[in-house]
Amino acid sequence: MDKLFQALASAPRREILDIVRDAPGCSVTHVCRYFDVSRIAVMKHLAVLEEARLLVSEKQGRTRRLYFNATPIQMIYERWTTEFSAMWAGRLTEFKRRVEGDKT
Amino acid sequence: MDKLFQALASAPRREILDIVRDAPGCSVTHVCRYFDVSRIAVMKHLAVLEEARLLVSEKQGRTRRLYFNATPIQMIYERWTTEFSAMWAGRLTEFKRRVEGDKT
DNA sequence: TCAATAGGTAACCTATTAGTTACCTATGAA
DNA sequence: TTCATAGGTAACTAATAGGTTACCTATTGA
Repeated sequence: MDKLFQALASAPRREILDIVRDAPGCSVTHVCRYFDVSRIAVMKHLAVLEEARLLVSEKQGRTRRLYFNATPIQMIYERWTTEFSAMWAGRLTEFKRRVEGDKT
Repeated sequence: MDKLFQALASAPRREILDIVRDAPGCSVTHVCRYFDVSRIAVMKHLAVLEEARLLVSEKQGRTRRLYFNATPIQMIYERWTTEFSAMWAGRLTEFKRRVEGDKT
């Protein structure tokens, strides 16, 4: 979970996700065209995204094909809605407690 | 957005959110009881969470009262579902393209 | 009033992150 | 076959994150 949020906590990396999502099977070089930093820097971002399972890749000849993987996002999405519900449940409990005049 | 994801990319910080959500208006010291690290370390986590607007605080006497703020989470939630839809839309487009025999 | 309590600031240390350059490997096309 | 291309590895640097201790300020209650 840490790695997932960590991977998403970077605008360039979120941009890479958009790029790969919109060009499934694209190469590393393709992604590099969108950035001013070195290829190595981009590859490090790719590694972070792959560790978070947000990208998967397969080697085809001398090029590495990149694919976006929505699964961890689905996980976050589901976990998130649950957490979100719990948060509001917590707030409602607090509200109820206050309304009923309980002491803090 | 970076600060928000960054703030969430740490298990202790997510735990702090849970603690404050479940004890609205609690003190810094209260939060510290749940962790083995120094109070200063906890306060730094609190600062990160406040920068991400996930916590708000008010000073009352010599104690600082902490409150969970769901607003940024709602923002993520909404942005996220949108992004999520877009991702699936992207995948569907790709699928359609393949089915229709278009070239890569 | 004065000591205990709650919190804040400063200075420092270490590990991680994000970038760089230099160099290496493997594939594919002329 | 050989050279341009796509990618990978290593070693280094600068900035940031996350922790520490020491010390300071302000409130509150006995």
